[in-house]
Amino acid sequence: MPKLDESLLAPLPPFSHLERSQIRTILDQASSERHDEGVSVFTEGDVADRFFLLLDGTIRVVKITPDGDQVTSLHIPSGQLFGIAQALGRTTYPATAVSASEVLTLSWPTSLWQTFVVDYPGFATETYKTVGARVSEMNTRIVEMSTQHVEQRVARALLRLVNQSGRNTPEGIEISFPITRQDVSEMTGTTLHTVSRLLSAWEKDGLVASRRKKIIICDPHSLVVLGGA
Amino acid sequence: MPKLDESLLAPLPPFSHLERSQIRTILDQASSERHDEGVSVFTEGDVADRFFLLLDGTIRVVKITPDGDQVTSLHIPSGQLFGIAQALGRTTYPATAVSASEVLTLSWPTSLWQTFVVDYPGFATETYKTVGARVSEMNTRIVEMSTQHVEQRVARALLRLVNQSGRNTPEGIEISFPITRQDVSEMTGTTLHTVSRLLSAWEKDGLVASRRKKIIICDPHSLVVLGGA
DNA sequence: CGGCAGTTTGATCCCGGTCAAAATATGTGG
DNA sequence: CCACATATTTTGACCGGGATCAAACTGCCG
Repeated sequence: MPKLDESLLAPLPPFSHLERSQIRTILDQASSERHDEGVSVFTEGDVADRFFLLLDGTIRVVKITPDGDQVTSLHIPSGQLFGIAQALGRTTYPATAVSASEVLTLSWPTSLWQTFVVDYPGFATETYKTVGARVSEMNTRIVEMSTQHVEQRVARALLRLVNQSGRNTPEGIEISFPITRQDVSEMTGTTLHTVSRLLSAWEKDGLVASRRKKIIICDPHSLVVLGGA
Repeated sequence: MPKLDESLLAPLPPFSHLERSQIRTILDQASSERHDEGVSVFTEGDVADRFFLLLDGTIRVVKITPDGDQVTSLHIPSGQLFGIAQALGRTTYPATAVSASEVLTLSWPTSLWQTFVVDYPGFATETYKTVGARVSEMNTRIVEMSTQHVEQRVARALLRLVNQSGRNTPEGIEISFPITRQDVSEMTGTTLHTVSRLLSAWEKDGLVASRRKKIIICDPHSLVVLGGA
């Protein structure tokens, strides 16, 4: 395993209040792992024996229903903690974490969680903020699914992805990880067919541009309007 | 304000590990309040200056969209903490808490939160379990809304309510607080009309019995079947 | 007993799911 | 580098669940 540099963690909120030496200790206790796209980092129901930090890439948090339908709860951008079952008072992971792109993770055994919370100022606060933000996001999803039409939900979902992990290109802002129509449909509770139709229509109007597994937002403002009304 | 008895708090999870004297201290710092049905205990966006314990009754957690639609996120049964913005790293309440029935609450100023977490063993753990349970419930909602039909969602919503706060009657298990078709529709992302039609059909088949603002589940098993497929 | 809050029921319409099939990328092994 | 297998996307045709519109009905409270 390569020796990790302290500058990796120093700017990230959960660790930003810490001394160099503390960060060194934390890094020395971490395991680093690389995963290909589309791999499960952990699976719903598994005993939560480790917690994770996403160094690079994007994680998709999914749930699978008894009859095989897949639903995406949220996306986690790099720099955030995930698999933090401890912060929810759980001993098993509540959902499955799948790599949406090639990812780089750090992880620590659950047994260190208490140590982190007690010894490292700001760690607890920041993790609860993370939890709070995700609760907000889930709440938003529920409200949207209860009150909005598919077109609005898809528009908003794309905007959220682009805000969270967008990358500038000459054509517009592109979602920085591979994403299929099917993926979008699992985020919005619709079908890949409907997503395809919407994207085609939007592409015709110049709002988006898309290739296989790639979506670029050319006119965010118009999408906001679509999502807002 | 009436002097509160220690036996009120002693059996509740957040306080169950505590000494008599600690509970006394906690009670002496609490404000007790009674609210009529349909009153906002706090409102989304308000500065979270207090956190609450529901001693009696049921709280409905709602969000209101810019265009006035109301969505119910969850119901909180008596004995649970609510308005615990601190546990989510927030300084404002993320949603509005409305009394679904006459309610009795205790509350403490936010400034005591840290004290509770640090001084009272088990308090932190139990509150994070509460948060975890609510996250689970929200996740379930999202999955249901993404994959199930209205009939199934309504069936499950009723079963959830009955499990959480059901009361036995000769006719069956009744939801222990006043609830309208409109309320059910706001929990399931549908309209009061559709809920009414479903309840009428179920009543004809003897699955439920309902009066104005009252729903009784006569045949839970059949409802489970409806909700399951 | 008048009036409102809640419920029921009918008629109609349309969004978006389902079914079906073709078109277009991407990858793989020979 | 080509041919074939596979994954992703597109598009069309159809249909049905559930929303919407509209109106009547039923406690219930003052």
